Amino acid sequence: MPGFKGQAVYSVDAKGRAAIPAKMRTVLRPEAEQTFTVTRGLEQCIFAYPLDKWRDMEEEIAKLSAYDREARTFVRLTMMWAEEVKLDNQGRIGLPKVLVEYAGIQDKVLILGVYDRVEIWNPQTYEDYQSREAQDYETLAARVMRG
Amino acid sequence: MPGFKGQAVYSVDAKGRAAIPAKMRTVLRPEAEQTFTVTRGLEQCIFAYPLDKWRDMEEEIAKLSAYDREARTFVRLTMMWAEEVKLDNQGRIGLPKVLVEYAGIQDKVLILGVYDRVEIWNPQTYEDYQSREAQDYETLAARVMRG
DNA sequence: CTAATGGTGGGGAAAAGTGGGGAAAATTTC
DNA sequence: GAAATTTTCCCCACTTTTCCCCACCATTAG
Repeated sequence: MPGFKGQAVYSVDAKGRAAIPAKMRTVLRPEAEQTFTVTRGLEQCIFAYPLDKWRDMEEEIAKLSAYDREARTFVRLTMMWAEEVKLDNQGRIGLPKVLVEYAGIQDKVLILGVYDRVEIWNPQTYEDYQSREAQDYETLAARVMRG
Repeated sequence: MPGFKGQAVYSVDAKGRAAIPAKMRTVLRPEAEQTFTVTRGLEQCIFAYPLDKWRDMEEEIAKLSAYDREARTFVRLTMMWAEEVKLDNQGRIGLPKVLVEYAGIQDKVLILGVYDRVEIWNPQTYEDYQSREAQDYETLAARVMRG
C-alpha cells in the first residue's frame, strides 16, 4: 500500500471545511471507510490518520496502565485532542474547532502527505517552521538514514 | 471498538445535570445500557466508566484479599465514591453531589474522552493541572511508549 | 467541443445541547 | 399515621449547531 504524498494549498470555507486532495484520497484503503482521525500534531499543525491506522495506535494505548501517572497523562493528552471525521461526498473534512484554533488556521490550509498521515497547516506557520528549523536537506538525510 | 476521544465544554444546569457529548455516547456498547459508573478520579476530576467496563474492574477488585490491609483500604476508597448513573433521554447524566463537590464543579464542565473512560473537570481546575504538570508531550510520549 | 473530474459554496433537514414543567418518590413535620 | 415539603426522575419544547445533499465553476482529458 502506497503512502500519502504531495502538497496542496486549499481553502477553508465558512463552515470550517477543507478538501482532501484527490491524490491522497485514492490512497485510503476500504478499511479506512473514508474516515480520518484528526488530532493535535507534534508541531503546530493537525495530524490526520486514516481510521485503520489510528485503530492500530489505539491498540497500543490499550496496553498502558491507568494506574501509572505518566501513562495516564499521556493517554489523556492523546485522546482528548482526537476526533473521528468522515469525508463528505465532496471529499472534504470538517476541521474540529479546537484543532483549528491550536493550529492557527484561518482561510487557507497547506495539506501535506507524510507517508502514514496527512498534515494540515496554516501555510504561514509552516513557512515560519521551515525557516526556523531549516537544515541542509542533504545533511539531515545523511544523519537520519545512517541509523 | 473505538475508545472515547475528544473534548467539550458544556453547561451544568440548576439540577446538576451535564450532557455527555454525542460523539462519546456513540462509543457506548449495548452492554453498557446507556449507563456510566462515576467515581472519584485520580486527579481532581470525575471518572465515568461505561457500565460494562466497570464490571470488569469489579472483577479485578474481587480478586483482592480482604485480609490485606492496603487492599482493604483501596477497595473501600474505590467503592465508596462510586455510583451508577443512567443517561436520560437527552443524553445527560446527573452528577452526584459528593463528586461535584470533590471536583469543585460549578456551572461549566470540561468533558474529556480518555480511551476507556470519560473525565469530567472544572475547566479552571484542568487549566491549573495542565500548567502545573506541563511537560513536553513529545518527551512524555517517548518515555511512555518505550515501555 | 463535450464529458468527466476536482475544488468551492450554500440551503435545508436532522441532530445535539439547554432549559423547564409536572408526576412520582422520598423525606420531614405535625 | 397523614399531610406537607423536598427531591428525584421523566418528558416536552426551544435554540443552535451540525451534517447531508445539490449546484456551480474551473480544469483536464478524450
